[in-house]
Amino acid sequence: MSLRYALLALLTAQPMTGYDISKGFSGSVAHVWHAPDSQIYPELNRMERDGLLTSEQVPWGKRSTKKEYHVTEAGLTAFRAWMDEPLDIRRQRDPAYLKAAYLDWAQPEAAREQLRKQREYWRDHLALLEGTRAMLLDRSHPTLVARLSHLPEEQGELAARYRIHAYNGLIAHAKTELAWIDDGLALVDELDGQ
Amino acid sequence: MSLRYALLALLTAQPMTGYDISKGFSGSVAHVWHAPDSQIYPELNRMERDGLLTSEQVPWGKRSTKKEYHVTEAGLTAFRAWMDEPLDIRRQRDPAYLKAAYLDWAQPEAAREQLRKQREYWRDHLALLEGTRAMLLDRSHPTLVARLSHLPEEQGELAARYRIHAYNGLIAHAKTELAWIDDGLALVDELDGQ
DNA sequence: GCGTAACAACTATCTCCATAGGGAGTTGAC
DNA sequence: GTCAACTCCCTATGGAGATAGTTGTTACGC
Repeated sequence: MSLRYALLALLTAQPMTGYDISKGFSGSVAHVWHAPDSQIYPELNRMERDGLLTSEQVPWGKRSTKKEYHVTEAGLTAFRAWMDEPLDIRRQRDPAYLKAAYLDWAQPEAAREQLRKQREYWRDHLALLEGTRAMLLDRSHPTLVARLSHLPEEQGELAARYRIHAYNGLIAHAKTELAWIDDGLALVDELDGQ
Repeated sequence: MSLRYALLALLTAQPMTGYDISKGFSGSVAHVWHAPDSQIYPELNRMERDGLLTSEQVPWGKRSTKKEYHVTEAGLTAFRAWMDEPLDIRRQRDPAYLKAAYLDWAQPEAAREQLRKQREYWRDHLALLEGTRAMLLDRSHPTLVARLSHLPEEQGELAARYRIHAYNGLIAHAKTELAWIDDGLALVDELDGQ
């Protein structure tokens, strides 16, 4: 059900089409909640059906239109209600930790290869997160800009500070992960060496 | 598909019943891969059907029996193959981060309450993880003991070291999470104060 | 004018996972 | 000797999510 609220969160910044969302997703909320377009389009329809969104046909090119989704009052209410609801905490379920715990079953070279791949992924991801945080810090992040434009100064400041806080967490997480992966590589070398 | 390999991982230590697994799950692998019994039983059946496990009826009480699952050669091969396979990296999808990013939409008191709940959860979880790591470090962890009993010295040492490494990662993760939650609490106080 | 990349909006299918039960045997305390 | 708590093994249902398609339009460089 969180996808619904991730979409509401995004659409409170500005009206968007499904395509905008599924692309823009890679730029901001996606760092916090990723979803493929095959989930996004049906969910947008359901949300419209449930009255959380309205859609408007806006012209696209000469002959076409596209569907732009707007959050309704009911949508805002639902989002606020969800934000005030207690959070259901999810239990750990990460294949990377499962594999790490049983690395003695892998070929050392395969283990190293996997750890290197993970390190690469987290390095790239960290760079992306730090780039996004930089844009939030100097208030140049596009979604944030859109949001600030229709919010009073003080409200906008709140939004910016919390977005930055979330990215601080994501960045800390990525760094912890990277340090742990490096430890893993060192451990494989140590245990394979002798 | 990872559940299957989590089960294989556990059963390589010693034969177990479905019930043992679903209980023992809370003690060890569960920290890395949690699953309810409604997933475990059908999966065990499927794994037996696929030849990765065999089951043996062992007496339980005077008149009953229970089903004890053993890993087959094919099961070991499948597990090793999975360990050597490249890891598919999962994208972030954590409602806690989603909420944190939009905390300006919540009532400050509701926000504090949620953060306190999360802090409590992670504190408890951290204590559990540290307890388990301590048992791994002094080689008293029951599943590890069972495994060491049928493994040569050097092999057992490998297994212990990698288990400990996994827990180091989980503990580092929990600590990072806790520090971030404390930052969040401080931020709510700061932004609500004025 | 033509090809290609991007834009737009889906649908279909399959696995995974969570929640919520059911039902029967065993152990141990009182 | 009976009641509760625990052990054991499931099933049913529904929602979430991943993967892999389809169909058409528009913008733009050449």
